Amino acid sequence: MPTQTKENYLKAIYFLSQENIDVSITELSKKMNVSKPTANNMAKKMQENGWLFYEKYKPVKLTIKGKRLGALIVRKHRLTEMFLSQVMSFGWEEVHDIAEEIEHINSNLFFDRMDEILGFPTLDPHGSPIPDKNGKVLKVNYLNLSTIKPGQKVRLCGLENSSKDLLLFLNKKKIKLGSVLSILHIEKFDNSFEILLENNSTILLTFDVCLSLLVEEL
Amino acid sequence: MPTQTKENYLKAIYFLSQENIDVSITELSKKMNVSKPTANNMAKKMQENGWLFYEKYKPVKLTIKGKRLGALIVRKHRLTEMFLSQVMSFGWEEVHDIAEEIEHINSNLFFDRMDEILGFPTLDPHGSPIPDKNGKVLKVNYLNLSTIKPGQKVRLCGLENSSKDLLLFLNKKKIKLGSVLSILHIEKFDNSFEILLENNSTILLTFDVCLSLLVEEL
DNA sequence: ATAATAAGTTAGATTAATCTAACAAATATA
DNA sequence: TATATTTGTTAGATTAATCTAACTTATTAT
Repeated sequence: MPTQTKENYLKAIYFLSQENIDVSITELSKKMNVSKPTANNMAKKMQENGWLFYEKYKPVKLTIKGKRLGALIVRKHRLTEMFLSQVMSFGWEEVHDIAEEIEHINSNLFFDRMDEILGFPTLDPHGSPIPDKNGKVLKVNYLNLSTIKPGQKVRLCGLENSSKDLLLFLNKKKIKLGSVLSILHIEKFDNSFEILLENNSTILLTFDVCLSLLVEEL
Repeated sequence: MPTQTKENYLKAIYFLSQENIDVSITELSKKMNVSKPTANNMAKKMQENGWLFYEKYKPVKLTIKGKRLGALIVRKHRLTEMFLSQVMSFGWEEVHDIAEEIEHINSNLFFDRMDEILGFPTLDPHGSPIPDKNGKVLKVNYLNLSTIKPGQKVRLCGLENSSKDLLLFLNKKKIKLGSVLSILHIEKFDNSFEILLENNSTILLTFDVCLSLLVEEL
């Protein structure tokens, strides 16, 4: 059983190595907000635990066991977010911080019951996939809004990053998962997108925002 | 903000000093399953935190601040038990262990929402009072079943101890909070109680079990 | 290719929470 | 009351997680 701290390192490495890319000690230390020696020591310890491969001066990499553990923590996190959102009526911008704590609760009973109450969901409130009980993750194949051509209609299916600022911005614009967006025009000068919403209002999204929105074409 | 460990010490002292009695270091070390030096050190640290009074060779005692903190942890624990029971359909024998972990979650939002969803309950699934947001506890004035005379009808309102074994025993006998019990007879020899239940079945409760049941007379 | 910069490591210290061994104080008992 | 027992304390060590300072190895850029 990993300590809470090590669970957070596992999760960090899991995200940083999103699909098999190795992770440098510096990257890890930045992600965890610790000094490089701390990240280094921890990497050695986690190797002893059998959760990652570590060699001096080389990037680290999760073992199968480590990857599975990481995925199971993400599972608990996202199930919790879903529960907070669906059962406890929290907004999608509120769920992350609370889930960040609850993900460390050690009770299969508890998370299994959540899962059951939610009807075994596969996506969290931000459209990210919930790993299954074995740590397997459904591959979702969304497009980045920034790559879509004018004239195209799309549905918002996920977010590239779920920062609170982005979520609050989307709330303000009344955009949520499932919203249909029609691209009217892309401004040459700054790459901003002019978008028609379902309520027939027109809004402007900066390229940066578009980079954060994952969609499917309609 | 107390660490999780210190929260557990606060809770332990809070329970041990149930209504103003001082607590010895030995008692504390036993309750916390730690050595006496550990309990001793911790007591000193907690004094520095302003949570308890500590003097060499004297029993310890919670300060106002410490008592309030302890009560607020109990509040989170019991709210959680109620939520697990009412919203997540856990049995009263399952809720304690999970609540023991969730009580350390640091989010007023989370517990306030629980409270709201539950309709601001004042009792937990075992009939114990839930301290309010200021740490004030409703005094409940139940009688111990062991003190009730034959011929009396009573309603089960609380438990003196909520051990899993007791709760499972009561489940088996189909006794729950609110159950009406009629005392038919008390056996002189072993002080066991012959009890008539609402479903007209008659059961025998040992004196030990009766000591654990809190009732009101009807 | 060498110097400058970045990345990674070692060494040594700190804090929180724990332990055991040894000793001191308080309490109980003969 | 004197002694035995229990209770509490000190001292010193350990483990996990962190730090800074100093150093080494790798990488990048001129």
